[in-house]
Amino acid sequence: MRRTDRLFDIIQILRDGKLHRAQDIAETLEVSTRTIYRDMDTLVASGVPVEGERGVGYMITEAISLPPLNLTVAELEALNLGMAIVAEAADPDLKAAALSLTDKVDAVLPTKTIADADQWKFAVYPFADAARGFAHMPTLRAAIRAKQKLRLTYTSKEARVTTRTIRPLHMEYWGRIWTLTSWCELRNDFRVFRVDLIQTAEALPELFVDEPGKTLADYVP
Amino acid sequence: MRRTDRLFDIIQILRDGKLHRAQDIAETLEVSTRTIYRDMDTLVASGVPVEGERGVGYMITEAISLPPLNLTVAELEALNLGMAIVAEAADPDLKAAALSLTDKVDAVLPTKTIADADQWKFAVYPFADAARGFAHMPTLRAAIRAKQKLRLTYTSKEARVTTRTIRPLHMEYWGRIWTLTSWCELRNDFRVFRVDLIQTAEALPELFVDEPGKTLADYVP
DNA sequence: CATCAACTGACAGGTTTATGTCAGTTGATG
DNA sequence: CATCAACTGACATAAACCTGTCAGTTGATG
Repeated sequence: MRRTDRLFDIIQILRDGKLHRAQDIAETLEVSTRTIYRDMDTLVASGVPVEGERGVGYMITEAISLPPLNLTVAELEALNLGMAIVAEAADPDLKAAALSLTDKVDAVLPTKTIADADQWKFAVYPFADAARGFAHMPTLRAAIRAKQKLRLTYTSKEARVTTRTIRPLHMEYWGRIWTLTSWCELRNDFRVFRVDLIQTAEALPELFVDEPGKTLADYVP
Repeated sequence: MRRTDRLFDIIQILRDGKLHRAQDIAETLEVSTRTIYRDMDTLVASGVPVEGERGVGYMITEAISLPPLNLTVAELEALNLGMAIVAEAADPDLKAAALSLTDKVDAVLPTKTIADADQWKFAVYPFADAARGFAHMPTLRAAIRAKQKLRLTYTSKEARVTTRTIRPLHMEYWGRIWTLTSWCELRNDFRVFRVDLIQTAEALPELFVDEPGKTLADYVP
């Protein structure tokens, strides 16, 4: 499992869109450069849009994101998720069909609920293993919408278990790994949690309002 | 890779809906019963609807399949695939949304092309690894629709490479593993190919017609 | 209560996979 | 042509995983 974690970490490092040398990444993650080169192979083979240039470094080349759609929020989520998966994982024909289908449904349903659909961004990378930790997702999604605080029990990669209260802000999908961006009241800072590492998630009666410095807009990865 | 193959084989064995003892499966696949029990754990953890009863045996408990939809064939395929994945892999809310979305889209688009959509059946089991062998799918799908013969180069699990001409009939999705059911002119019998093990697939100018005994309806797994 | 077959835990051996080291090559750039 | 950093192949070692064996337990059924 450690290797998968590291692949995930590499993507997090590359997310800033800047250049990164294999050596720097290697030092950060405490592995050899050879291992990073091997990992890059794996990422590329998994469809992660990363490119290396000799003498320069590595950089993410594109960040896929689908526009919001005119559906109920739940349907929109299902459609976004399903089409994002199809558009990434399947063959070119299906990819085109998935995109045209989103357009078509978008045009056909004349609702005005473009809504808070930008809680969802997709950057679908089809690696990593099966459906873990999906159990908490209804709770998490509901809490984001209701601006409800959450009490999380979380196991970090180093197997440390912590309990904390957070303000959930945003979820992202990284190819079968979901992350929950939030303001953590324990650390008094922004924290990104991997949904599959969340042990328990309990919605608290306590609501929160956006405070300057604690909104999603203030978050800089 | 051998373990994944065996898991896939177990599903194939259980597909007939009958009872199977761990011991029988173990003998068929030439492993110990202990290994079968471990495999069953893995399958259950992966979402395969199999149940064991003490003193009785193992049996598949349900076979998920989504109804055809009123869209263009390509869109229908994309929607089917996407919603099947969402309905299986994601949480209950999203599952319900995926189903209601298929209904809604079905109602909204008044086309008459229910068509040959029953080429698709879904039994989505989210195990196995990433997107391999999707490259041939446009060719395969097009050939099924056009009733066009295919020339396949295929590597069996035993690493034997064969080249053969087939009549493609039907595709199924087993959680990131696609299978192609076809009439094989080399063996003169029905054969099920794993799409990820297909090396090359070349559509031949030769068309075929349904002959008694060689149609999908005649195929008994 | 005997039987059947699913199920569990522990351990040992074997195989596969992951990693580091080293000694290169390649392609772009100044 | 020197430099930079991506890249490759080979090999040894270490870690992880898979499997079989064994000695049980459990739950349903006749």
